[in-house]
Amino acid sequence: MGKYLVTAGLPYSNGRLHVGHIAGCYLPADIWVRYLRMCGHDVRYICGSDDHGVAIMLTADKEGKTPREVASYYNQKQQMAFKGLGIEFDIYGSTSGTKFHKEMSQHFFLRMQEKGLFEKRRTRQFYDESKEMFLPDRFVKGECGFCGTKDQNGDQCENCGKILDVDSLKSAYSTMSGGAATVKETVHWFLDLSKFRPEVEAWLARAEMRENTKAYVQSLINNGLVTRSMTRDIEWGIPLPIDDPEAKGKVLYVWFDAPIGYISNTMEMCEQECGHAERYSDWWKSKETKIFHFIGEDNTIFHCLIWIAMLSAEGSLSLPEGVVVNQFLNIQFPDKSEVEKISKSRGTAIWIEDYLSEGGDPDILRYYLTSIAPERARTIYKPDDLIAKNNADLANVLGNFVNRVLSFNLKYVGAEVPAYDKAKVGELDRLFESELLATHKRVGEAFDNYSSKMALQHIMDFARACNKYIDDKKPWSTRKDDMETTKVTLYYGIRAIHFLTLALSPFMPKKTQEMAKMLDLKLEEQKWSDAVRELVPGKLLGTPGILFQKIDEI
RNA sequence: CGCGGAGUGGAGCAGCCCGGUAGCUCGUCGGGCUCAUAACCCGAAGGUCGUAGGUUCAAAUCCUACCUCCGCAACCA
Repeated sequence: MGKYLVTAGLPYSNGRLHVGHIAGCYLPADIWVRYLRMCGHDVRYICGSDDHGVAIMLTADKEGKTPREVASYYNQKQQMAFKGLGIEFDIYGSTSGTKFHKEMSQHFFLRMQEKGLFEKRRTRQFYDESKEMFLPDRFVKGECGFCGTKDQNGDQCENCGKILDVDSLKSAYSTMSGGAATVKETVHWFLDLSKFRPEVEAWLARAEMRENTKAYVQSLINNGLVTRSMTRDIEWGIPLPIDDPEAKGKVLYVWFDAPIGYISNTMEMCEQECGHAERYSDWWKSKETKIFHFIGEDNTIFHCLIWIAMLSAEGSLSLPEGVVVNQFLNIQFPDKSEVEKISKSRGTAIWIEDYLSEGGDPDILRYYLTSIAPERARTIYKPDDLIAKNNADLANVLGNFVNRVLSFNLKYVGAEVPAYDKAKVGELDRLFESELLATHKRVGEAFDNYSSKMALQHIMDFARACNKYIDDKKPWSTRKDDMETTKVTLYYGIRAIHFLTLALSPFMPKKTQEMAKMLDLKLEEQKWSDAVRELVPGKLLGTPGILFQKIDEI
């Protein structure tokens, strides 16, 4: 048994959640966490909202609220969406509300300051004259000085992945006023990332991550690590904890404090669990604990470079064991041939709260998003495809198999696991059993490779084999003159349902509860290894029913 | 020399790292079955694996060049 701390990239509390957010990191992490728990590991799943930064200030300004109110509003909305989808965190705090966050963020800064890692220097910063404020990266656009791409934000060019600054962003303008962004002098605290090259490379060599991620990070390192400012000239954020007149009115860069949210949320969780926040060290300072971050592709540089540098600098905390990076999900609508941006007006199949409020089944969305998970390449979300997969995979293959076996069994054997004669077990049954065992192994291997998509694929392949097994054994025919063989078939069929119930439970926690009920099984007590165990003949079963209705629109 | 992703039967994908008879799901057509949600099972049609070279006994897979498409102009992950 191991200890795992799993985090999902903190969602920015400035909007609602859509399918892309879910497919990118929260769902894969949730599924993985559920799997780890079934394997008997001690796991905590940490998340919370990222509340700072100017975007929220702007929203607040527009809506006549305070930034805190805006952040809190979306924090609640997002929590509801997660909950509705069965994505269960052990803590969901926020960087503005979790009481330990300010302290921990300032601790990081001070520690690095003490070590002389920051270089305080005069710098020129974009400034919006009409708004009388410095413009942090999120609200300056211009041309990427490295690759020439226009209309890039000031923090990272999405095109070439490079970090942009005042000198590498050309023809800058303010997205707040639309006017030109002038350059004004200010003072900031800079971190030279190139100092951390040895630490980052050593970490990269042993970190668990997909091959393509590793290659990408290595290329970033090879292209040269830059020096960048870790402070900003705005009011909404964590104040600099140093006694310096020039630090007045400055806050930590949002990407400096956001990942620290993983730690402060852990502290909050520990306080809730046992009243001792300092027990966070069991997770962050223990050699026993493996820390995994699940993130979207755009967060790669922050988690695999800057965060690693910060942790190395702080010195007392563990570096992540792995970072699981997923790509983006694009959206395609039924009446359009081309891929579109997520559109507000098209609603229901895109926004989580709409999907749920209109009666959408969370597990169907979980199933579909996993089956098209953008693990190594971008994939496309299509509402029509969701319907097709529900009907073909869930209703026809899985639901029908469960129903046909259990109703047959109920009719000719009764509401119990059939007691069968081992001498009647034949070649087909043995092959079927070995397929079940092989699937269990393959699924575990897929999870070990952080691919819930492959894991699900293997399970569904087995579900198809289940229908074939029943067809090959023809219990409706054998029951007329060979009830003993029929019982063997039904036993193996029910054992397969038992396997499917357990194996699918990380993916579809609610639906598998229904399946467990049909088997009269307490799902929460089941371990991953129980998925392949033999059933007890004579054990009572529940009532069979329809698991998945077909749908024709969402 | 922007970065990254991708080009495989009608659609969506796997295979490529570690060359050796091209695989899966959906769709289409034909058949079977009747336990089951008009579900299930079997069979068939359909691909010179983007193009052109190269290496090799052998290339979807390795090498070279080229072509095309997608995202990066935001409610962003």
